Amino acid sequence: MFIQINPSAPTPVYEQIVSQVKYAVASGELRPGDALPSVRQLAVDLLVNPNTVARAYRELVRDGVVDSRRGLGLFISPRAARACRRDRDAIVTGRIAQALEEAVRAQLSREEIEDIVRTELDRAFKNARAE
Amino acid sequence: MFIQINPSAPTPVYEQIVSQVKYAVASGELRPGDALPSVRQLAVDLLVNPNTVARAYRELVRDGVVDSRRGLGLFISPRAARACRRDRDAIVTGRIAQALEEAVRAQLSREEIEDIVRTELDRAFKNARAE
Amino acid sequence: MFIQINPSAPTPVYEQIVSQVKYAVASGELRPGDALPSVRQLAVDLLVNPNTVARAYRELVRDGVVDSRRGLGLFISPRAARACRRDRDAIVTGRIAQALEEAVRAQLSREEIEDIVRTELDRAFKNARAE
Amino acid sequence: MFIQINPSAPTPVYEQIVSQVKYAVASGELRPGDALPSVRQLAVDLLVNPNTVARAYRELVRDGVVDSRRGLGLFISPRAARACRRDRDAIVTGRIAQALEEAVRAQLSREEIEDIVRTELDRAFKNARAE
DNA sequence: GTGGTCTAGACCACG
DNA sequence: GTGGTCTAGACCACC
Repeated sequence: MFIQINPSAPTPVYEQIVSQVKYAVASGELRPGDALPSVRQLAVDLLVNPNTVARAYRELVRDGVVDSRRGLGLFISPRAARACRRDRDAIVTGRIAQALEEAVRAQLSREEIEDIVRTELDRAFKNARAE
Repeated sequence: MFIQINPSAPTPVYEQIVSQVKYAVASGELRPGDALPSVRQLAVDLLVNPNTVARAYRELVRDGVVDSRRGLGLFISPRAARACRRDRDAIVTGRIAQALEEAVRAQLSREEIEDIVRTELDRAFKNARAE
Repeated sequence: MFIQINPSAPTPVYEQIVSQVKYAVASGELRPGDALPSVRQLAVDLLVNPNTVARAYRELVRDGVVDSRRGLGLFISPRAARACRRDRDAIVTGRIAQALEEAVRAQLSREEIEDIVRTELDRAFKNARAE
Repeated sequence: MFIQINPSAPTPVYEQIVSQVKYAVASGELRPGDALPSVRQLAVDLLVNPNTVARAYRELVRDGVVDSRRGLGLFISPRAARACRRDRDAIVTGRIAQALEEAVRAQLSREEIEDIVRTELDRAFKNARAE
């Protein structure tokens, strides 16, 4: 399954679902026409209340990532891929930019910041591989 | 004034105050023995609810960054500088790490992430100088 | 074929079928005694679930628009034409009335609403001719 | 109060709230900076569950009509007025266009449709005045 | 079976 | 006091 939830993370569960679906579309793991798992099924898989999943799905529909076909389920929209790549890049770039701005405001030197980035990027890739 | 508040940012106002005071101490802009502005004064300056400033000050006392002298106000603690540098590095590193982890999870390649970091770090330093 | 389905429209598919059959009867495109396509055939033609067609046909029987002759299929009822004209006018009038009421509630002026109606009615007739 | 709910209407309650707030902003009845009634208060006034109000307010935030200030409440956004007028016109025009298209597809003549519009527009204005 | 809406009520963070 | 998230469970329409 392409979604993993951390219920104790600061970002809300429904938002984790939304962005992970978008990431999966952006990376091609989900393709236009693919069905999303049903609300009830995903709720069981993630040990989460169905309403929480439904809320995430609602947002995906509203963002045009997903189309709902009555009585059938939700499907990746044909026009989703481009939008998701844009969204993904915007989200990721935004978070990185914010973190770096804070570092600069905190008066860290360019070298210190670059060191931190190097270290943490290595760690992030190592963790990702380890999973 | 060494503090700038963004009331519509995602991080709560009181936390923005706390970390910016710590940053100022860490960088030497505030030195042991310096007085903090009064709760009311700072609230006026930042256009913020006094309760919010009070909460931030409470946290600073709790963290040992600041000592209260009854009837006089709050003063940067002599032992604050080292702890603030530690806190600052931890906060900054944490945010950067989190942003990078998300980028990795979103399946961006190392090169793409490094590009974003380069661009955004340049921008951050340019903005800082411009202020 | 006299029916066109829009699966992503807000009005349910089975209802689109029902009202379009009624419209065809009201306008004389379908005449008493004419046969309806079989459930399976229409389902294939419209790319729709057979259950949906079956439900639409059930409603048409219930409304007396269509008579079933065992083993032969469904046929436009002799007494259907008048009732269908009534139904058609009621449906159409109802939708128009609802749309206009909303416009009035939204505080648009009589002139603004009349402008919209003129423009959209022209467009609707132009599109209809173009098909 | 500028909001009236019809719990038995086909359009969901939360959506009625959303569009009525937008209409109020578009017509100038609500102005940038004005506070919305609190979630709990409006829920009491409309005899509706607070979650339903919260959902409507969430959508308004998402649409940029309203800004949330933590701990204080929701306020009409400065940039809302223009967007709301656009939204209102789009919603109203869309519904009218849809109704007219259906009338044309049902083979009603231009005169018949214009008659219906005249009658129903009169009725709508009379009802509105009567309230 | 599917999604969508609504209610009820708990808990949290913020000001 | 404010909004925001989440759970639990009911009911509906559609396919």
